[in-house]
Amino acid sequence: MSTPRKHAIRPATLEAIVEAAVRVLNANAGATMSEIAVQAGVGRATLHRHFRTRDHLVSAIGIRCVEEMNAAVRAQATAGQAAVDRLRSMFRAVIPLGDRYSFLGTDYTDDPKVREGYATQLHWAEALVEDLKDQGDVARDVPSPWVVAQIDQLVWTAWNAIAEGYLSVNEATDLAVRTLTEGLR
Amino acid sequence: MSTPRKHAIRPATLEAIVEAAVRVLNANAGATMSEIAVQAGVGRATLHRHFRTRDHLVSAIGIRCVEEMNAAVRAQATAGQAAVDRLRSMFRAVIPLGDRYSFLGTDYTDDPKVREGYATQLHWAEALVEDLKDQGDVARDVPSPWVVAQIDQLVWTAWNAIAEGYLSVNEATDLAVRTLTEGLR
DNA sequence: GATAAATGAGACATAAATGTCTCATATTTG
DNA sequence: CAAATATGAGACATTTATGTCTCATTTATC
Repeated sequence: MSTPRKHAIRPATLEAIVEAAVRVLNANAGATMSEIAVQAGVGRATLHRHFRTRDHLVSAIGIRCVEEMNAAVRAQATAGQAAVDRLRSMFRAVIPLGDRYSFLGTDYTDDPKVREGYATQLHWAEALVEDLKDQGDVARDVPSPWVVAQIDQLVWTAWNAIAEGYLSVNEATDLAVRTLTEGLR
Repeated sequence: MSTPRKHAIRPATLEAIVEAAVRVLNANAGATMSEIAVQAGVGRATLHRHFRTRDHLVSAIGIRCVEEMNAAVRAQATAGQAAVDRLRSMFRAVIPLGDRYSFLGTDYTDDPKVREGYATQLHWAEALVEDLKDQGDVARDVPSPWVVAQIDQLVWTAWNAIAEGYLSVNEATDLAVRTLTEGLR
């Protein structure tokens, strides 16, 4: 759907468009096609040539982000590890993507693929939380949705800390794990 | 500025507009004047009569929200209390406002009054964090911006838990405090 | 009840973004 | 080098939201 029949696209052009779109849309969810075209260093017509409508573009970006996230998580998920270590690996993989991910929160895409990818993530997180409870890293009386939400928020907080320059990726990762399990006392 | 010279406004009308605007803008940051007018049960012309432009309306709502927040915090802030209790009071006062507050995150208002109110909140939170550290509720080695961010996020998580119906206000408040200090272990 | 004023409904002009199209130019591919 | 084709630039029509204005109707105030 995102690649019309009649026109091929040069890899460099596609790359420029997608990267610019991710950047611009994360900064401003209501950004216009012109803005994106300018940031991509590409003619506005070229945008419409490969993404019929703005919605198509937004969906494509949404799919890309969600797949990126899932790929990052999958790449880090080693089977035999303890739950806490898997949590840490996940944080480490996902936190650096925070700035690309944030856009999914605001600019909700109705695309089924995005919903599906998001559901996959949720499912994965729920399983992790269950394991964390099994191994005593999270108390049983805490509602799982609360833990999942907390993990989500920590990703954002951590990325923000890195973006503002007061923590490194490693420090932020450790602090996120610590915040979740031990708290800040 | 928000109340033009020539036209007065009926309290009921103002109330309807402001409430609808808060509701609609929180649900969708890009909502149109028409949508807000419809939700308020008011003619679109009436909106423009009292808020010259859309920006004026958004600013007015922003100011309202920030003042509401500050008022809620101030009303709960008892002087002699321990830091943790002040944290708890703050959570309890602010969490129920979560749905009105969230709009400030996305629809950034450039209005100086909003910035000022936001700065006040930040300052207040920083002072609280300092006290929490003094009393040993938060470890000294945790960067204060991290703690402040965490508190901010917890308000949102807590409100969300209430909105989804799996926690009461009291439960969410307690869990927020617990999550911050003890963690979820 | 009479006067004044706020509101509702809708017409209107304007601005901005979208989406389509054409043609000249640049780039790839053979 | 030559042919094919992707791109850039811009014109164009269309849509959508904004903001202004008028006038009839409702509401408040005396």
